[in-house]
Amino acid sequence: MTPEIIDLLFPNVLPTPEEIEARYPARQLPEGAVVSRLAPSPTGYLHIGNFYQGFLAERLAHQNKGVFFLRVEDTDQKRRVDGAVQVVLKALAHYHVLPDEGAQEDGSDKGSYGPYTQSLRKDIYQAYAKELVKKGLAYPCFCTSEDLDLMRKVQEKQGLRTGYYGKYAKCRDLSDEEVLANLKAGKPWILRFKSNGDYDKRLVFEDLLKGKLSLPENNIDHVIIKGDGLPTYHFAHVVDDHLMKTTHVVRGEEWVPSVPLHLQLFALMGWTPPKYAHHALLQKLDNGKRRKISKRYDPEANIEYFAEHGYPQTAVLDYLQNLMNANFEEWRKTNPLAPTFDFPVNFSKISNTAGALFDFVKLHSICREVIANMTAEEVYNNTLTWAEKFNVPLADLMKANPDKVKAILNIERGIGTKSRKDLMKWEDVENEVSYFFTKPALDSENLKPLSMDEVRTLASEYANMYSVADDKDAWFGKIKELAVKFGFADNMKEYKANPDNYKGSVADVARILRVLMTGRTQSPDLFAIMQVMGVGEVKKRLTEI
RNA sequence: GUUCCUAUCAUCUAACGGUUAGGAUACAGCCCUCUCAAGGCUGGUAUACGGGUUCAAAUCCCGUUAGGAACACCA
Repeated sequence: MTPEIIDLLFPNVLPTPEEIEARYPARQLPEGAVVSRLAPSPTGYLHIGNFYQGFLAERLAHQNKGVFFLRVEDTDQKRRVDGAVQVVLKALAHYHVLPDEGAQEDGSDKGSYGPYTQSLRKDIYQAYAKELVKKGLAYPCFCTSEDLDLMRKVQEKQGLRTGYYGKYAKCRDLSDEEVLANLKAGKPWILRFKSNGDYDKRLVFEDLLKGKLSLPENNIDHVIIKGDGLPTYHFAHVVDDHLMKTTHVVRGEEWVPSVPLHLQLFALMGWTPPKYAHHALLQKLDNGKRRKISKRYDPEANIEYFAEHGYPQTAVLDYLQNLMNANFEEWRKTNPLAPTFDFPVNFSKISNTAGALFDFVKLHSICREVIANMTAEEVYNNTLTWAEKFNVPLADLMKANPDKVKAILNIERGIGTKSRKDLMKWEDVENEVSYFFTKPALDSENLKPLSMDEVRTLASEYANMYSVADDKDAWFGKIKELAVKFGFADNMKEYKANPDNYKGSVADVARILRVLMTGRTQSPDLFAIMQVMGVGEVKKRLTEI
């Protein structure tokens, strides 16, 4: 290409590659340090798959004396959404998956390998693109999208591979005169690189997760600079990860087919490529078929879903670790209370499968376990933090009655396996707590076999007997006494032996009392509930029916 | 259509040629018990199919089938 053409192509003053390289010196890190990144597109929310990938990348960096950074891939200006970076940062902060470098909430950068937002790096990509043109390794393409559609149709009709290659790469061999004429005529153009790949040859490379992979070489002249002057993903990836000194690119396996292109671009630029780790995709079962978790159909595709519903952070992280690492569960068993971050992530233990189904049932089971391992105080604090954002009435109630709520949360709370496991998420706390504060409505169906009048008599009788000073045995003794008085058997065996002699058993009496106290037929330990409720409230509920 | 990846209980997976194919979740039953939850005990369910190689195959090879992914001036 003549200097005239190059000036028309790149009219702006650009730094030289040498100048750019000088701004990105080698990182001073220990031997074996891992530099990895999360590179989301700012489209308004963080997909759980992106988070999953970022979490893995973060763990590898931080467990290997390295650096984890956040790069905003906003080269598609059409999809860009304001405030999206804040959304990503908020989600990462919520789980303590914290970048050492990268874009910040206020739009500034942290770290010296920036800018970390691709739209701000336009000159850098342009500078390298210009260099490629100078070397004859890239060329402007004037094909319109109609031209390309037509080309694709022709190829499909003939059963050929689609793409801009071989004789279909029409602009590849334009003469300087033709290029000049097109530019002077003001024809829009994009930049393609000249592929030297041979589709009939194999490219073999080692993926850290998938092992040895063999794919055809790339022979398509892919676009590297788009019509708006910004780079495509492929070119930006190569330039940025070279300059930012990324050692490990962790990403979803949907990128595997692009690896030949990426390695080719690294070679073209004369750079050492990073190591690649392509992980399996999170999937969802839909009418018996598996598919990617999608924003459109699955609310949980948005990582924010879990914060909104009050899933404990540890449970979400544990679940994702469990999906990624075959040996995580075993580790968790021996380290039940350790932070998830203490788990040593190991490439060789990361499952290489077709992709795991996202399983709420399993997540919920982990949630129960996590909350069961907390003290009432911790449950209280976590719930309050959640409620202040997502359930203000509950937060107000908690703040007005902190000791009582903690006492409620402490009912049947032991350590680990001894605890109740009703709670899966902070959202559930309201249901556990509400009936202590509002007198429940009664359903006569739940009070049978007694009539409302009989219930009143029984309740007022019990109100006279009840004493907070009773221990559990004394408490239950009184209920037995009451049962006998009203024609119920005082033990289950006796009742089962002679059901016709009784109205029911002591269990029925306990049920009726439970319903009077809580409005429900199922609840935690009734003795403890009454203790927490207090004599005044207990008697009130027994007498005001 | 082309290319790539994957194939073990319902789900997540373990078993780097030799195991009664293991665990977790889920499910069922029993025990415990004032209900439920929890806990304890017990149980059922899997190597997609067909060929090889080998004394020996879930494991290695080939084929079939199935699922997933990629084939943009989106990432």
